[in-house]
Amino acid sequence: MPERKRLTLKDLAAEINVHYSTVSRVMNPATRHLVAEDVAARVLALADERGFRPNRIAAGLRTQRSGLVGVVLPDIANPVFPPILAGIEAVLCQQGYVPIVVNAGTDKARQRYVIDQLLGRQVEGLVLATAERDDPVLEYCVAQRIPVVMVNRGEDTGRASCVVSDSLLAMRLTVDHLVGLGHRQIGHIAGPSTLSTGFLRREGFVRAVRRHRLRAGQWQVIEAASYSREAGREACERLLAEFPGMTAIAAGNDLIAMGCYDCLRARGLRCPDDISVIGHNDMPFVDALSPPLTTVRIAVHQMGEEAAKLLLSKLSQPDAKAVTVELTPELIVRGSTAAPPAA
Amino acid sequence: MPERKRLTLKDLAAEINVHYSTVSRVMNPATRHLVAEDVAARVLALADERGFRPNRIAAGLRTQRSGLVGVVLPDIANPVFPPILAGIEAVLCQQGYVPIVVNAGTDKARQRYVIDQLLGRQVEGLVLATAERDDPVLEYCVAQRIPVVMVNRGEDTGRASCVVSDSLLAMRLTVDHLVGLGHRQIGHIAGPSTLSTGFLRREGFVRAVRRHRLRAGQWQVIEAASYSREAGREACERLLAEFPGMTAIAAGNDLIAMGCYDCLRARGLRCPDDISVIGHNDMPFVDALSPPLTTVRIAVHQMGEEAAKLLLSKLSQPDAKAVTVELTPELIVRGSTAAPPAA
DNA sequence: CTGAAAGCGCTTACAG
DNA sequence: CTGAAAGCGCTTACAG
Repeated sequence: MPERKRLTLKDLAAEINVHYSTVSRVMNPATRHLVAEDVAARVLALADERGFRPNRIAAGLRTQRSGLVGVVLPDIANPVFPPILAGIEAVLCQQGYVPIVVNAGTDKARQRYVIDQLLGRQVEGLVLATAERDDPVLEYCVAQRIPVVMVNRGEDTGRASCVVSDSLLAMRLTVDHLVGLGHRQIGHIAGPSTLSTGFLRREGFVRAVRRHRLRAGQWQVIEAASYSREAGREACERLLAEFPGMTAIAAGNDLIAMGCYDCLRARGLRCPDDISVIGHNDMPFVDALSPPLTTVRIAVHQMGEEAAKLLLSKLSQPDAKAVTVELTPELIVRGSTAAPPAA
Repeated sequence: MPERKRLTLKDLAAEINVHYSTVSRVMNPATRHLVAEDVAARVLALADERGFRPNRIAAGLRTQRSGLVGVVLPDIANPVFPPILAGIEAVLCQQGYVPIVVNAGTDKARQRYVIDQLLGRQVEGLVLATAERDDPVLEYCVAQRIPVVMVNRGEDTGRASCVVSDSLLAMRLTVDHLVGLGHRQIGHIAGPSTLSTGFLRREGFVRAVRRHRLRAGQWQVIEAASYSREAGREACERLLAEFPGMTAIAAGNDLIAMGCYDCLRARGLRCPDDISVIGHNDMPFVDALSPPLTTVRIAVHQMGEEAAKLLLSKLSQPDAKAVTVELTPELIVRGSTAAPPAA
């Protein structure tokens, strides 16, 4: 089984007695018009017959454009990211780019290491899903002058574009729904305040609750150690202890809401009969939980698409200033929220 | 804001008056010993200070090794794939490779197109999670002499290595569990028979049921149109109609099992009181369904790791013959299976 | 319209 | 131990 060498421009050119630069012009649609039609046709026919694929790495070296974009995720196994990734990939591919996806965890030093790898591979830009509110890694990217956009989580300083879901609105929808059902004792389990989502949802919760003129003893906020089911469960325990009159919980995300389910079940409390729970994200299959989770749906796929578009436009206009794209979330009412128990 | 040019070997070399080939030798750990220690130290210090990262694209062009591996997925949003991907990435990165992940859908023409893109980018090998039992795309890859390994789904012809979970064993565990609980009227909703998993799980089911000496009227198999919740629901309807005495369903995977939940609920049948349901895969959060799903856990992360290892060894020994790595699944008993209702 | 040449940033025989 | 040179497969001014 002879290891068949890959074809090159020269190979093709030799077969039909043209210079390889002519073949190059033909293979690139943008320069094809520079060569005579009949020659172009012959080249194309041969390329097709031989299954010739120009070496994009070589082209990239020459043109200084790799066509590669790095996507840095904290954890691909988190169900929010796959649809975001699909959105990113869809628009990138359309423009001839391809994403290199890396799981970089939450450790900033490791993230930076991973980004260095990516830069060594000449990625033209980066999509960061790992941003914290004040992120040294973003700082680093900016210093390197590598085009960056943040997705899902934003950053405070406006140093780079980002696309996020509107957290303030989301929490307004959440609290309106709960208050509308009659709740007057509402708890919020916030995500980590180092993350924009954790911070802003908390902020949104507080504003919404004040808007409804709830007073000090009528609402309470507690922070979960992370966006995870386990941390949600643990935070729910604390919240229950600190705020015994509570009839509804606005969870920082669906994972935290699942932790609330776990906690309530363990304590023999029924949802929504004793306590209503509302999540955030509408991740896959939360409609199949028991009870089906009321939550706020964020436009994950679109979020990925927008992030990719933002990056693409940053690549073509490096000096345009940073923008924030805020997507509108939607309340999805299911079975985990109901009127509070009659007092 | 001047667009700072990326540093090259020559830039560094010029600064400390050595030839750039010397810098090259120092930057590569494998050739570092060829240069004098003090020179190496100076180079390294400067590289570090300047944040120099050698251009891997240029190196790849020269060495004919891109360090890129293509991973072809039917759908990243399917929860089985993210952990597999994480496993692949973990071992690849360790060896200095990086995966390019593409969502190629299920259409074979599109898959082939996407693979052509990947080949144009000089990927050194491919991991295919899209394989069908007789797959023209695999055929194509083999003809192109590009190293390939299949993951999750295998292929019949043994033309390439694959890593899968042991479906026959899985179904034995499934049926043993159900029979052990007292079931004697067992249905199986198979996945598409064009996929190795669909085919083999069905085969495993039939063998297991015969092993227990169940006779013709005591078991039944039906095929779902796809591995999806909706197809599961639809197939469950049909199965219920064709096999009214049924007390347990072995679903082709967890999504199909969720479709069974939907169907049973719609018909007012209780699980597990009226009918037991058992899934396959143990995808995230099925323990939070109601009832918590009894299922067969497959070693997804490890599956990805093994696939990457197989590919890596194929890359270093292209002539070694194809192997199949079969991972051992594990029965996870939860709340969706119980003794059949007293007759 | 086509060819010849330079050069992208590396690696690696080959001299010395 | 170090330098000079060739070459990986392209693109693209520059001639003609």
